[in-house]
Amino acid sequence: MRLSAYFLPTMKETPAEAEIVSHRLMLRAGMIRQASAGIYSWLPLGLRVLKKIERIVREEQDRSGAHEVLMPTIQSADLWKQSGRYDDYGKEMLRIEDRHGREMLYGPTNEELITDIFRSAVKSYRDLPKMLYHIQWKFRDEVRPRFGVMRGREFLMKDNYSFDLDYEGSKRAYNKMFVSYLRTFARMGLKAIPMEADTGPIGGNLSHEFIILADTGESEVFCHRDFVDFDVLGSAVDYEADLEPLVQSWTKLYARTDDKHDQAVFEKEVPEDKRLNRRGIEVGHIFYFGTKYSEPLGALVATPEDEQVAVHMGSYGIGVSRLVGAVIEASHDEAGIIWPEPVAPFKVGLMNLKTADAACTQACDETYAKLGGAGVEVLYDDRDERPGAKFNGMDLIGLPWQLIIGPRGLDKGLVELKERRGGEREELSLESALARLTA
RNA sequence: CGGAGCGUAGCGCAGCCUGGUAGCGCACCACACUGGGGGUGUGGGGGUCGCAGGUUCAAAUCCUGCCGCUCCGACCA
Repeated sequence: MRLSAYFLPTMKETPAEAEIVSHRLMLRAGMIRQASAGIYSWLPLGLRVLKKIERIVREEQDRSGAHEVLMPTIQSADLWKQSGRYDDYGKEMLRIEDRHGREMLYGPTNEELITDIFRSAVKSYRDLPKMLYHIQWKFRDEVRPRFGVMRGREFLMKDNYSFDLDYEGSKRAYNKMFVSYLRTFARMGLKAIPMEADTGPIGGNLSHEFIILADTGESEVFCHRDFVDFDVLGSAVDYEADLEPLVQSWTKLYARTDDKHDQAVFEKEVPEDKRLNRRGIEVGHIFYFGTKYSEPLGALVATPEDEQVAVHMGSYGIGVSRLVGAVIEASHDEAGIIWPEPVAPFKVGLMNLKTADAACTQACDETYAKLGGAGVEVLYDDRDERPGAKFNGMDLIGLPWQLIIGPRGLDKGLVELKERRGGEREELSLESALARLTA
């Protein structure tokens, strides 16, 4: 992408509304614009990141055996009345009346709707298990939206729902999601720690939150220090195998959010030098809730004995738009964002130090074409600007690599390559730089 | 929803206390200089001072109401 043609409204100064670092950087890097409290427009650079995160989430969901659907943002109140949540949900649910006076709502979650879809189609245990997910905008009219996209009112969420004949089946689904989540977050360069969590208004009794440790996190968390060194990407996962041992290995050490925390147990199970008490960002939450919705909504299937039983369900959420903020909270420095490569909006920032120099510009243009031809995503600062006025937002927008080409270096056959993380510049030949970036 | 604060040009702010008809920096436009990382100089453009009432000869400034936004707390992907 040529910067001269792109829409990248960066800011030197931070808008007064932004308090935490990810919010400030997202605004300054031209990723988002606030539309109203807790509601954001995504600008090109931010949207690229959002899409990359979404794609990783989708790939890992598919890999685990889930099937993608897409349910609407607007739902009818009827199903919610059946489940009993129309009254329970309170003011957080945005209620709308259509022109015929029918009660509608902007979906804060989709248990009811997916259960309705399921019950209308599945009648037998033979069709189980099933996992259905979608990635859709949700609306929760938070009392107090804050922290930019980390706690918006409108947010993009992946929510998956599992359907099984019994608890054992549900536990297998739960384990799949558990493992899938570890891999999903790891692919984004995040260390997410699964912690025992409260089930909240969704209900149920088996629940983990996936927490990114960060000082600006919203909740207090307690866990065993060894979690910090756990590595998940090491081996591929066979989702058809028994995942229980793997899940056990991730749940045997103490890790709980503050509502589940028990100081006495913490001190008993974790040696003092291994106790970690930090703040964390919740990026995922998985629940088993049995027949909480299938019973009131009549999602019944026939067993092998031809009995009608309510299916056991679980739901599994990932805050996709929140993750954009979470990645930044976990990865930045004074100068700006440091994108992990898998979610970076571009891999390389290419900078022409002297656009007035024909040879330099030609070298830059050719480099841009070569990188593009090799499938490398490049943001190319090709603008004809004065020397000191050169866009210096490359550190701010945090692309993994910066390739800097100027006439002085070209005379010696050298260009500069800078890795954003670490920030050291290296002089090398253009060929070596290209080889490095296309490797 | 309890507590605190803020709305003045695209962004950051001053002016308000003590009313006299709006200013600074960045950004933007033009020209010149300049070319190894958020230039320099000169000249410009842009604002119903959140909205509505009120007080006054006169309101960004004082009073009342409303709207919007932020922060701290309780709630949540």
